[in-house]
This record gives sequence, structure tokens and C-alpha cells, in this order.
Amino acid sequence: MSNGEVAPNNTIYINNLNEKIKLDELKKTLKSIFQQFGNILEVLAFKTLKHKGQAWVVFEDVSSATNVLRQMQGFPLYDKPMKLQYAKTKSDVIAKADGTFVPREKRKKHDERADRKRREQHQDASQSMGLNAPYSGPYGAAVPLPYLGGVKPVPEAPAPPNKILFFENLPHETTPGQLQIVLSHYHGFKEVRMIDAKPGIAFVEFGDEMQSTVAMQALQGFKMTPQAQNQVLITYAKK
DNA sequence: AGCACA
Repeated sequence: MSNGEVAPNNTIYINNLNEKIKLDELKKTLKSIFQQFGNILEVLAFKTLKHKGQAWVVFEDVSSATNVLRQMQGFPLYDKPMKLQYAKTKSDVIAKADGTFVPREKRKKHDERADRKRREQHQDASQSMGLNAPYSGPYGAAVPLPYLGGVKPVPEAPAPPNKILFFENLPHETTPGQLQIVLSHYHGFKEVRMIDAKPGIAFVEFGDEMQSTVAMQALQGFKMTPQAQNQVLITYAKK
């Protein structure tokens, strides 16, 4: 019964996100990981203390959200397994498309007389939570992959943009040739290097950081084969 | 833990 289940919704509510990641990056990353499930209308995240570590991903179709929920539950992102639920309420973009959107200011028009005296007596408790940027790594620490039982590798320092990308979580049987086929579609692709002693990872070089960034965002979370379990994680290589 | 509409 009251186990926290929520009715299907276009929007996925995510929590247990790594709060150290800057919102811009977080939103981009979520988008690139989830876009494979369907068209995303919006990704929202806020920095207020009440909303840290949370995000909303709005899909055009409920079925996309449902697939995300089934397939990506617990997916480790920036070192933390994501917790996914349907959002409790309809997102504004959806309501606007519906024609059911009610602007927020007018929404409390229920008891027009009951609360008329309640003018904003907020304490203005200026929570100085403005610009704390704990660190500025763009893509966050590499995610330790198979996410088995709790033992984590050392937290890696976040790497700044780099024309070389670091791929993890590849199926171990992946060959450089297979990867090259995928990568050759991206502008500026130069070469892929794999290490026999370390299956599942690869270094991929592009002409510059712009090109590597485009490829990273396009390929983030992809699967080498349809039946592959693991979704590939891509970060900038450490310099 | 925490469900918004920057």
C-alpha cells in the first residue's frame, strides 16, 4: 500500500544525486544518459537546500519514463546510485501542452478570504547558499562501475575537459575496431586505445575538446550492443 | 531525506 508508489507520470523524479556536481553539468549528463529512452522536454534541478541532490526529467511520453524507471533504477552516476520515481505531479511543460496549466501565482485562489491577511511574513532567513562551488570538474568523478556490493574504488578527482575521453563499462569483449565504428561518426575522431590488461575501458582521442565533448554527450550511457547490460560511462581522461 | 517548474 503506502510504499511510496506514485502513479505513472511523464516526469521522473530523481534523488540521491551527487550534490557536489554543478547543476549545469548534472542536467546535461542526465539528459545524455536518458535521451536514449525517448524525447526529453526538460531537465530541471535546483540548488536550494530543499532540492539538492534531486532532479526532474520530463519525457514527451509516459512510456519513456516507465522504461527509464525499470532500466535505470540504481544506475551509478557520479559515484552514487540514482533513485528514480515518477514525479508526484504533472510538470508545467506537460500541463501547458495539455491545456491544463494554471499559473502558479493564481493557484492558491481557493480560500480567497481565509488567507487574505497572510501577507508575506517570511523571516527572510537569508540562507547564504549562493555560489558555493565545491569544485569545478566538469563531468564529476568517474563512476566505479559494476557497482557491486559496496566496495568502491578510491574517489577519483574530477577531470577537466580534455580532447581525450575515458570510456568505462564497456563489455569486456569489445574490440577497438568495434568501438572505432561507433566513434568514426563523430567529427574530429582520431584514435581509440585499449589496454589488453584492462578490459572494459578505452581512451578515445579527438582533435580538440569541443569535439570530444560533443561525442561524450551524444554517446553517454550508450550500449555497445542491444543486449549489453552495461551502459558505457564516458568522462574526460585525466591529463 | 528532501517533489519543482531559474
